[in-house]
Amino acid sequence: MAREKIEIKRRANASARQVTFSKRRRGLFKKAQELSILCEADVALVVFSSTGKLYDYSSSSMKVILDQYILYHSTIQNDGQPTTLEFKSKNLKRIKQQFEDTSQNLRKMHGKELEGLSLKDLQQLEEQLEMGLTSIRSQKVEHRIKEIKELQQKGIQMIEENTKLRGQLNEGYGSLVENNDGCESLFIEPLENQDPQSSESINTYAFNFKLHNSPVKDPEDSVTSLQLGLSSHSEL
Amino acid sequence: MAREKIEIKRRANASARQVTFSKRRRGLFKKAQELSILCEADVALVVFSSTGKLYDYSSSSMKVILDQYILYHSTIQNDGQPTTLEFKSKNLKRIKQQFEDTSQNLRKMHGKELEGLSLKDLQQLEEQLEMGLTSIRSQKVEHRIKEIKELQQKGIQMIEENTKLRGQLNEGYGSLVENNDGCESLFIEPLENQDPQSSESINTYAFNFKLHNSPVKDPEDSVTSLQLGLSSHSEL
DNA sequence: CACTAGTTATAAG
DNA sequence: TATTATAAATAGT
Repeated sequence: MAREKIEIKRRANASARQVTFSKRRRGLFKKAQELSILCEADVALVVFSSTGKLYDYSSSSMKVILDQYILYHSTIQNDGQPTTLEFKSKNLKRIKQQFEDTSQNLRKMHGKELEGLSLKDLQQLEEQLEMGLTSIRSQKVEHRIKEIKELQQKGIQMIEENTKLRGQLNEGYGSLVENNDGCESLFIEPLENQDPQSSESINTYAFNFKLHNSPVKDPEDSVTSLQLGLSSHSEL
Repeated sequence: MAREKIEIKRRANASARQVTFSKRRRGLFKKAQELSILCEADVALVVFSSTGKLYDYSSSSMKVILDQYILYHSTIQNDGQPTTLEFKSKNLKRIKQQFEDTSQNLRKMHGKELEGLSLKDLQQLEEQLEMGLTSIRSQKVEHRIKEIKELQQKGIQMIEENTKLRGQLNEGYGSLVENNDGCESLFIEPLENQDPQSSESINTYAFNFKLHNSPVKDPEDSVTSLQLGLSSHSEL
């Protein structure tokens, strides 16, 4: 439409392409608007430049038109793959439903909304909860065992450390008396009259050590912790 | 752009409007395509005629372009009300997240995926499950009580019926001997030597009756059913 | 739908 | 950005 006719293919010259884009984009939007006004059409136009800039026009509301577009695709010409927008819409419904189901399930596991359930349903639910409890209790035991092991490890470390220190003390009195660093000073007495060579005695020591220093997050069963795995199912 | 210049406003003549729509729509789509080709732009165009017919063009995929449009609006120019499409998108994400959270919660209540939990978390979980169990068990008791009441009711009905029948039998022998209808023949012995006048005896009767005829859906605790409400928390 | 006169869009500078 | 020669779109027939 101008001095020269151009072929409709990607304009090689970048600046010419940019200029053409600018001019033709304006032309296109103008035509879109004219069409909507002259013919009472609803028009939505979205253009991204090659640099990613967005230009859009809609005769009324972009939302309304695109929603209408989605609706059209999902109701009238539902023969092919769903548009992703339509898909999104369906997805949303599906997920909502799943969410509802899951929430309901969760509420039932909390002992709520049980009114409609049959005895069989209740029984199943009870079994599920019991299985959950078993699992959780054994996890608690795991936790405690891990704690014990860590404390044992620390105890062993400290015994070794103490042995070393005592050795050094025996070698040269007065030279390293005040050095207590390198190990956090946990509540360990200066080791009165023990022989740290026997591994059995080490274990015993470490274990007792643990029992007195374990964090008391969980006062209710600080003593029964080790029976939990066994006692958890005695209720049936 | 032709024989006469026309004003850009709704064309009054319906058929002229229709013709104009047809011509200009084609022009617009052609221009849209040319723009996309010449300038490597992404173009999405949606047009609804005044009669509701849909025409659309997109240089690549309508999905991709409109998703990009949504993305653009939700990230870059987030100054106004959210587009409903954007809103939908966010909604979807939110719901998905909620769903994930809820599912995770549910799995934990089933005793799964407990690895990362602290002792305190485990303790809380355990308490939730125990509360759930309490609720479920009392619901089971409710169920049984309801069953018992229904059976009591039936028992009472049958006793009354029997009384009536016996009365009739005493009045005129032979006249109604075979009539056993109107009440489903439950496993009730012909009532040997009981006095149905005492309400206490009625209740006792009905209760025993129940104990022997309750549905055995739930064999595990057919005997202990009545202690459930009491024993359910003895495990703590 | 085809024609065509007069209008509009736009390629190049 | 404004100009302009020319191509393209289109209103009315």
